[in-house]
Amino acid sequence: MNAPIMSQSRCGDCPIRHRAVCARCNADELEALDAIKYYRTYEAGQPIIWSGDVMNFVGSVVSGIASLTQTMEDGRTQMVGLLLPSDFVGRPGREGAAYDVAATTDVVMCCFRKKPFEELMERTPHIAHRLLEMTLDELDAAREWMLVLGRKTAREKIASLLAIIARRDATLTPGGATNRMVFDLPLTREAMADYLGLTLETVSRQISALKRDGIIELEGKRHVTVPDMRRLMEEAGDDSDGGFLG
Amino acid sequence: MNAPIMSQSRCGDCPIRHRAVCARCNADELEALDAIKYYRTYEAGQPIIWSGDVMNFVGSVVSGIASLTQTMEDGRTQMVGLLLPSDFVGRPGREGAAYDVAATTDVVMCCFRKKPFEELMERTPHIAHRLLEMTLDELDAAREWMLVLGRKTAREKIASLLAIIARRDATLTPGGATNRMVFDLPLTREAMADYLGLTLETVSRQISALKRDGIIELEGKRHVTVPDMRRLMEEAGDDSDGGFLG
DNA sequence: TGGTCCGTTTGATCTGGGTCAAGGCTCTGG
DNA sequence: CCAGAGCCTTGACCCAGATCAAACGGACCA
Repeated sequence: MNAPIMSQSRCGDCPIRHRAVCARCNADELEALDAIKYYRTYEAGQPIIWSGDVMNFVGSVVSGIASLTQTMEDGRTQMVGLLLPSDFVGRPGREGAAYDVAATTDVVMCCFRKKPFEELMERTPHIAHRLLEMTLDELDAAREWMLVLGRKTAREKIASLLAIIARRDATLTPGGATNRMVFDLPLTREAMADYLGLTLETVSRQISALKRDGIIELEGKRHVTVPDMRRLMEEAGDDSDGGFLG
Repeated sequence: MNAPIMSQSRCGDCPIRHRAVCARCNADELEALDAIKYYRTYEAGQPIIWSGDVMNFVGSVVSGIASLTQTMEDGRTQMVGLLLPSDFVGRPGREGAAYDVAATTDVVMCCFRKKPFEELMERTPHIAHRLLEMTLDELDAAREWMLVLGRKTAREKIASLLAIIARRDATLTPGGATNRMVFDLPLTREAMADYLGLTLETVSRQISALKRDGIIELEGKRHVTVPDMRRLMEEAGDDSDGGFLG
C-alpha cells in the first residue's frame, strides 16, 4: 500500500501510474495534479458517461475494466475500446463524450477536473506530448481492431481477444511473458460478443471449440489457461506476435 | 492558381490548407514550414509507404486519395482509413509506419522532413495542440467505422460509405450541403470492399440494389447522384445525421 | 475494326454465423 | 434445501454474404 507498484513516478499518492499524465512530471506538477484529483467508484454494469454528455473530467482507470461502446438507434451495439487499469479516459479540448463509457467490472477511477487539467496541459508541454503519444497508441489499437472486425473469422476473433487480454495481463504481471499463460476473463460472453461483432452464442461455441482443440483450458467460465501462447496467436491469424514473445 | 482555395491561412505557397499544421501559424512559422517542405507525386495504385518502413517525413495530401491498409500474412486486407485532400499522414514521435499507405488515385503530397518538423512542434505548442485534436478526430472516425464493420449489413455499409464520401466532398464544394448531392466515387469496387469488409461482388450487388431502389443514380460506374441525402442516411442506419444536414 | 485488358455486373450455389429455443450451472436469498 | 435469476451452453434451422463462374462494356492499342 505504501510501496510503489511500478518503478515509475506516480502522481501524489495515486496507487497507479497514470501512463498518460505523470510519467515524467516533477514534484510541482505532481502537486498540481493532486490538487485537482478525486476518486470515483462504479459498480459492475453501471454507466460512467453517456455519449453526448458534457464531460467535466478526464482521468485514468485505477482498477477494474471499463468499456467504450457505440450504439445505433435500433439497439445494435459495438464495443470500440476496453479500458484497463492505467488507461486514460477523456478528450482534452473536447466538450462532450463521443461514446458510452460503462463499468464492465467494479471500477475505481482517478479523475482530474477538466478545466484545470487543460490549463496544466497548456503550461506543461510534456503532458500534451504524452497525451498525443497515447492517442496515437489508441488509434493504432483501433485500426488493428478494424482488421479483426472486418476480416477475421469468429474463431480468429475469439483468439485475438484472448491474446489481447493475455498480453495486457502480462504487462501487469511482472515476469509473466512465458509461453504458458493464466488469466481471468474480465468480460461476460455478451460483452465479448459486443467487442467482436458477434452474438453471444457464437462466442460460446467458439470458446468451446478452442477448448475442445486444446488451444485453451477452462476452469469455470472465467479462468483461462493458455498452454502455448504461440498456438493461440496462430489461431488469431496473427503470426506477427505483436512484440509479445521473444 | 494564385487565389487561395480556402479563406484560412496556408503555409507558404502550398495550394491547400494543412488542417493539422498551419491553420494558426504566424509568418515566421510558415517560413519555417516552407523551409522543410517538398512535394511528391504518386500514380494511382502506387505504394507510398509500407507498414514497418522507417518514415522520415510527415505531410498532407494535396490532391487525390490515399488509403491506409492493414494486411494479414495470408493476404486478407482491411482498409483502415481514407486520406482525402488536407488530411495528415505520419506519426510525429514514431519511427515506423503502422500500416501500408497507397495512392488510390493519382496523389500529390506535401511533405515535411520529420526531424525538423518535430523540432518545430517542440517549440510551437499550438502545432502540437492541433495535432492532438486531429488525432482525436481520426480516433473518433476509426471508432465510428468499427460500428460499421462490426454491426452493419452490407447495404448499410455501402450507404455509410457513400454518405461519408458525399460529406467529405461537400466540405470541399462551397455551398454543397443541400439534399441533392453529386460526386464521383474515387474508389474501385474492390477498394470499397476492402474498406467495408466485404467482397467486391457484394459491393457491386448492393450498389445495384440502391440504384434499383432509387436511393442513388449512376452515370457510368463512378458518377453518383444522391437525390435525397436523408434517404441515404436512413439506409446507412444512421439517423443521427453526423452534423451534416440541418 | 477488332482484339484484349481491366473493372464491373450478374447468376448459381455454398456456408459461417445469426436466430430461435431449450436446458444447465452456480450464486443468492428465503 | 429449494426457488429464482443470471449467465452460459448446446441444438436445429435459416439466411446474408462468400465463393465460383461467366459474361459485359468501355478504354486503349495495333
